[in-house]
Amino acid sequence: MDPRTEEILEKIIVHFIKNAEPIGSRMLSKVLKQKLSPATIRNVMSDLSDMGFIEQPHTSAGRIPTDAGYRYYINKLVTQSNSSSPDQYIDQVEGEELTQHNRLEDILLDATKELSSLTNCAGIVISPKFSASRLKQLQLVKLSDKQILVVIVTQIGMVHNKVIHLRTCPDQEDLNKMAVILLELFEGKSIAQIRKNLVDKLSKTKEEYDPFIIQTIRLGKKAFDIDSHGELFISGRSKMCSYPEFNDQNKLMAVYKVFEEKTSLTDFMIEAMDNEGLKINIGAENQDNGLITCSVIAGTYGNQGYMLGSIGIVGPTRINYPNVITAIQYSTEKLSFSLSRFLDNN
Amino acid sequence: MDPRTEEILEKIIVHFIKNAEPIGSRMLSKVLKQKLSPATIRNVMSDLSDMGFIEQPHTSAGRIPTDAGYRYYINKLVTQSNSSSPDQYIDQVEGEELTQHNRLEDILLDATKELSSLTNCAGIVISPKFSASRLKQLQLVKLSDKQILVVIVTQIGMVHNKVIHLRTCPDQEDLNKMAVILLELFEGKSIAQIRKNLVDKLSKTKEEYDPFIIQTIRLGKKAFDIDSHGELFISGRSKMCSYPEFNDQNKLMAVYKVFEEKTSLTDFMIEAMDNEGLKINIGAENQDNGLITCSVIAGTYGNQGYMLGSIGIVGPTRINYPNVITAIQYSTEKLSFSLSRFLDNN
DNA sequence: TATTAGCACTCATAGTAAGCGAGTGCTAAA
DNA sequence: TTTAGCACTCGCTTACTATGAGTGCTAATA
Repeated sequence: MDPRTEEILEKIIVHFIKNAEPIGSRMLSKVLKQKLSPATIRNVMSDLSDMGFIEQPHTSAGRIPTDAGYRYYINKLVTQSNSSSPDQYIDQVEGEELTQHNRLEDILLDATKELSSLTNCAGIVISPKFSASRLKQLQLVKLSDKQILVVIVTQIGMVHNKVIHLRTCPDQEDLNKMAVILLELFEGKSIAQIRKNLVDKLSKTKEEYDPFIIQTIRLGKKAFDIDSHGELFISGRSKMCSYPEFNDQNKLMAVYKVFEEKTSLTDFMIEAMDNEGLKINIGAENQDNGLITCSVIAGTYGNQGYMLGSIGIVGPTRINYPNVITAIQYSTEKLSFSLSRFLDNN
Repeated sequence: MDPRTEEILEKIIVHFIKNAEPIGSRMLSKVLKQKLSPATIRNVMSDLSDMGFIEQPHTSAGRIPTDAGYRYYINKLVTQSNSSSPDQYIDQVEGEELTQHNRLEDILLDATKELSSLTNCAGIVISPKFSASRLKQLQLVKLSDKQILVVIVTQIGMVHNKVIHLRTCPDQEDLNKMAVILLELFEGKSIAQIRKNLVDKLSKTKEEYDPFIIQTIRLGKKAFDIDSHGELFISGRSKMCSYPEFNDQNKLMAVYKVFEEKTSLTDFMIEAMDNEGLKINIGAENQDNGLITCSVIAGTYGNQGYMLGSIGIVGPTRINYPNVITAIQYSTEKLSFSLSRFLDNN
């Protein structure tokens, strides 16, 4: 695209992001570096309209960017500012004082809260995928004649606990033995591997094992049956109310329903982990109709080279993309750092 | 108050709850059992206005109830329908099929979701107060040179886990011994008692104990240092968007901020546990200014006679109180029942 | 004494009309 | 290729005018 056309598109977008209002050719001619008459700009704008990058809310109004317009703008933005790698924040992050947490969730929540207030959007984060994490500790605690509490700890310090129900429950001593057996078998393996392994073992000829082992495997199968994907946390939901584009209750409701359902955002956050950079969905690019007026952006965090999850924001399509992108890059870096502190391996 | 006046107040409230619109004397005269002319009704309405139970949005509009009006209406409602004790739902609840959960949180969340959809309000629940619950099991797991994972299980099946940080961490064997010591000392005591006890022990002349015990007590003090009140869960936040009274973004934002902060709702839910019946706050009766347009109602749930927490709703002041009250009574009963199933003691 | 009819008054809401002005597209000139 | 000029569109504001629901007050009525 013509650089002049590009500049005009950019100015339209920047103006709309700042003021939430359409801009016309006259106003634009004042803002542009190159002096051009409104008429010339009108011709360019007409082209941009044809290309689908801008549109008019109504005949006598100026132009506003479309989703495609934002997309073009962001693609250019991201490729040209590729120089600003996320690493640039490492020094900054390491200089900060971190509040000490004693739960993984608290770290994630704090990160989204900070991100939310930096961007004035809702902050979202997905916790590390439990089933990809490696077993470190297992505890079985008898609660009653029929119930056992299972506590699973993984090497990155995630803890999962749940109650499983049995017809009859072994006594605590046997449970301890079982836990030792399962740990010896599976320590260091991922929960997903363990689950698969247990199913295999069960389907094998049962004569191979003695009854106690079989019972142990049965129990293990129940204990390690955990839904696989990470948990989604959302902060700063109220921020969505502050945007004029959501002055319609129905639009707000649509977004809040998405927050409630969580599934589509969870899907997005998982997809965001497919590659290192940021994942950006603008307006109708989102699968979920409830997000048709929103942009969703996320980057990945990790520990010692392992990608663990993703953190990002939900805002209106009209957000200050450069700022938000910077904020998210900073957040991924900071969260990774906090995590490495928490996991005590830096 | 005059029964006729009372009827008129009731009709005004019922009409406003249903239609969200003021009602005038002419309309009222058609609705009332006793045939009265609009003029007579106007006199009564004037009295009600003087008493502060109803008001006019503007001169040429009908009347709508004030917070005080709702309060009067509800007080009458609650005392007269006292016959409908919450027990009435036991049979109904016991007949229902319950989905089996394996985490306390899931049960609480499910209960609020159901309550939310029954009432078209946001559902809130506070989990049992951890510190009031009695110690059943304690596990100490070494995570690294400086970190220990603490898992505390209480008799009602609540689980709390957290990571504590030490300068140097004893090895796993010693940790096991410590856990045994702490358990022997404190099994069956409430977490709050234990915390107090540990502090006492530490302040005593240190010569009384051998170094290992002292170390154990120090560790215990960190392990049992848990914030005391229950956790607040909220479901169905999006429901708030559906009411015409929240057609203003600022009003919605105020409510969503309250949901985010959680503190004032937590306080309310704790207060709701002061007595058996429902606690109802209408509009300005709420401490938090963000809830000035809302009513908050909650009842208590428990297990085997012990009150454990409270469950309720947040909605606009204009809600169908009889229905909501019924729904909450049903929910408290059902949640208590689900819980007794979960704790396996019914 | 309680109720009612009658009446003047208030005021939000809806509708209409006019003017403004920001913005456009098109044409023709530079 | 750019620009000036011009006719045209159309949302927004303002002003004005009913309309009508609802009130409070007064005097008549049961």
